[in-house]
Amino acid sequence: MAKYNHKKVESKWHKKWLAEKVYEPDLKNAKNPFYNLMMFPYPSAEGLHVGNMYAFVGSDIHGRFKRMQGFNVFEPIGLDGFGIHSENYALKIGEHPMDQARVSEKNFYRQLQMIGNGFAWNEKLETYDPEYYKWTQWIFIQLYKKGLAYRKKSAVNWCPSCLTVLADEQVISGECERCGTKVIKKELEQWFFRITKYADKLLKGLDKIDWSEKVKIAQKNWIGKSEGASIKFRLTDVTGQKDGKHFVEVFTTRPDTIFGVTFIAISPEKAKFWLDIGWQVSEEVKEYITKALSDRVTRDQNQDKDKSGIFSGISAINPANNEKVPVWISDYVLAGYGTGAVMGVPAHDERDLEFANKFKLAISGAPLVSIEEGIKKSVGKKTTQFRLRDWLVSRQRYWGAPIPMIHCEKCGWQPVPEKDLPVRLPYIKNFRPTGTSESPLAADEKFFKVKCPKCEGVARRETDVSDTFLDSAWYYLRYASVKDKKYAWDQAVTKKWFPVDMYIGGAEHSVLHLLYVRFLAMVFKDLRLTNFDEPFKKFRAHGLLIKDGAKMSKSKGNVINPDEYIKNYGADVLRMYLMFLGPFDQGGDFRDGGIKGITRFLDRVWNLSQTLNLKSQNDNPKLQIVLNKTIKKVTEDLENLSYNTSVSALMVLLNEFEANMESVGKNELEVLAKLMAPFAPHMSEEIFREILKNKKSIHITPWPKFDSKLVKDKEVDIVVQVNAKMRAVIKMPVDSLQKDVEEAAKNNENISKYLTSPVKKVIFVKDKFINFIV
RNA sequence: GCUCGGGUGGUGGAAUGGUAUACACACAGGACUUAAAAUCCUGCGCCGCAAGGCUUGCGAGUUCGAGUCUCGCCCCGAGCACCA
Repeated sequence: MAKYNHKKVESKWHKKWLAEKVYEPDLKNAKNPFYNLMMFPYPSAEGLHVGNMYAFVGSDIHGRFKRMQGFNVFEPIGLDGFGIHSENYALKIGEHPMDQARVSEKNFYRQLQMIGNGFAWNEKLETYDPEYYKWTQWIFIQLYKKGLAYRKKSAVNWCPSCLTVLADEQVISGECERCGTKVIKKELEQWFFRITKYADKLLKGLDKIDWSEKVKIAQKNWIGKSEGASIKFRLTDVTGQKDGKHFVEVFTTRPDTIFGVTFIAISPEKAKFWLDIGWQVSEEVKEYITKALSDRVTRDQNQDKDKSGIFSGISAINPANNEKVPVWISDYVLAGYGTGAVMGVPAHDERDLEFANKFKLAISGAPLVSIEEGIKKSVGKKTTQFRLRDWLVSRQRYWGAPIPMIHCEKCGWQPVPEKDLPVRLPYIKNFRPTGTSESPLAADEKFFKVKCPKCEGVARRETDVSDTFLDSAWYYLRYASVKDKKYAWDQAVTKKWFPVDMYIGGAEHSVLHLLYVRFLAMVFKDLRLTNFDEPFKKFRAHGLLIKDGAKMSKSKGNVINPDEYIKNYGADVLRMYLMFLGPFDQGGDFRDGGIKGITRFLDRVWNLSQTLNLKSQNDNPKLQIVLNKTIKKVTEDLENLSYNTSVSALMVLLNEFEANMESVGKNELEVLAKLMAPFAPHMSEEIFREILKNKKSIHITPWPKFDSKLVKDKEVDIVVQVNAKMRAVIKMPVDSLQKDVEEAAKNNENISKYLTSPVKKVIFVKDKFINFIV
């Protein structure tokens, strides 16, 4: 009996699959396209993380299943290699990011090859390839032309370790998404994308896409739509003249509480703005404003929720009842949300209550009115506010796509002419972040010294690079047109393949990548560059993989290196084990001991293929039923990504085969091989082609069909209860009538002894269950 | 604080309101072996000699019947966090 040599078998099929183009769909002419996409990796660290492997295998299994169901599956792969993540790693090991990219690329592609996924290798892409980022820059220009990319000075997130600004989405609980350092605020002029323009659309679109519910909820909360009213309060004094001509406008979701207003609170930023236009206040108030503003910059945003504040010295008039209320300046009022001012209603808002208690402001007992009346009485205006802020896209780092803009003293900001793209990232020796709020590219005169595209005068090229999340916000479009020199994506191909049919990735990208991608897709549609506004029809988040009950981390030294496991056990074992750990959407606990179960299973499958008599005919009706049931179960489970239960169904099938070896023949082996092909593509192929002597790859042969007449047993176990307590299990022919089951049950001695008093009621469920109430 | 997931044997985990603990790991006993590993067979929720009883974080409820539905708690994980 030939022993199974996973190394030989796996590398043999890798070569053949490539040569036979098993996983290369005809992108132009495919009849039945299915775009199966997985989030591409950051190729930065020591190699591919087993967590990536887990996600990729889970995605690949779905793709292989769809391919066998007759779809032309497109399953591309690439590297999200630009960005802080890769650059930080290069810095850490003392290599130049541009050199390191080539090393990481080779290693990653080797590992991705080893795992045996059905990737369309001809379409691979890397975001740091000038042929790719040329189009990233082109996209930036399209947004700029439509007024969706703009510069603005504001208090932005700054990571003191990565030495760059960050988008709001990249600050996780007050810390830098990449390095975990506490983020501070800095007042800087930066490039933004106007994602807020699409806030409502981003929210509404969620209703029509089939995505993991938790991701939709996270996006909904992040967008944070609030409906309410803006109400103007007349001020008694702002500029020193007691003219009453000035107003403060507040936003509230509770106009019904208008009569309970006991104070107005404005943000320090708004107060500063008033100062700048001539507001006269005491020195004490000025000091408070200065301090509050500087605290905003340095304060740890995660702690210290203690509210501070000061009475400004002026009052405002409640338009609903003409009552005078004091105007306070407080740090609990955010500058970037609503109008930067709130009406204080301590009776109905916890924060207002806390503030009122601290500063002894009186709580009003005024009654509520209806929302409509509140708005009417206060002459307010119905408005909607979003929590979402514009996407800050510029970064003061080296390893990214240069922002394709040029600044001319005379003509202002000018986009780089499209014919001049790409703006190549130069190879500069000193690529370290500077910390001066400027990119290291600002030290490269050859790079930034350019002519103005408009007046040809002396101008300066933008030296910031764009956020990595811009690279990854459109990569799925490029995959299908990766060879196109003329356009970012080919119209005909795009029409055929998009939107993506199935996207699989991590839920940690809920309000990062997954939000940005949707935004840009909507922009592309509006620019008539595509014909769809939601990029992914279906998205499923996979769970987190842990090791022996703990999170994997380098510091704990419990990070799994997939290479070792592939070497020792083979890719098929690793794939199948990863899927068997637990529900794919919930993750699982990787324990070395558990691998044995899968190793044994695949060994037994191999032994079966070596020892059975291929000429055997299956004349065993029970085995036929098990076989058909398994086909049904695995088919349904693969559709739902319930991988752990399909593996267990395959195990049950193997157990049955082994117990009925005389009935297991060519057909049975072929069905087993096909059902396990998505999980263990190498061994399945070996069995299908070398033992069963098929010419074509198993991965492009039709998925087994089940006979719906054969998924039901001929005889079923019926649970018999007396007063809802189980007393017996009886075997009955399938579809037995109530009267027959009743009779059989009553004749059962376990039952008859409980039926001493007359039966009051019988509850019967066909083929399952009968309950006598006495 | 708010919003999502979860809580089932020694462990990972199965269960359209209808036999809770499938499948696997670990463990124990046996076979094979000079021996070990591998492999194969048997057992394996708890109490009990048994008959039987108990068991899905805790407490109520709906139902003939609840791991599953409803309400109130407790614990764990993830996300958001002064968004007015």
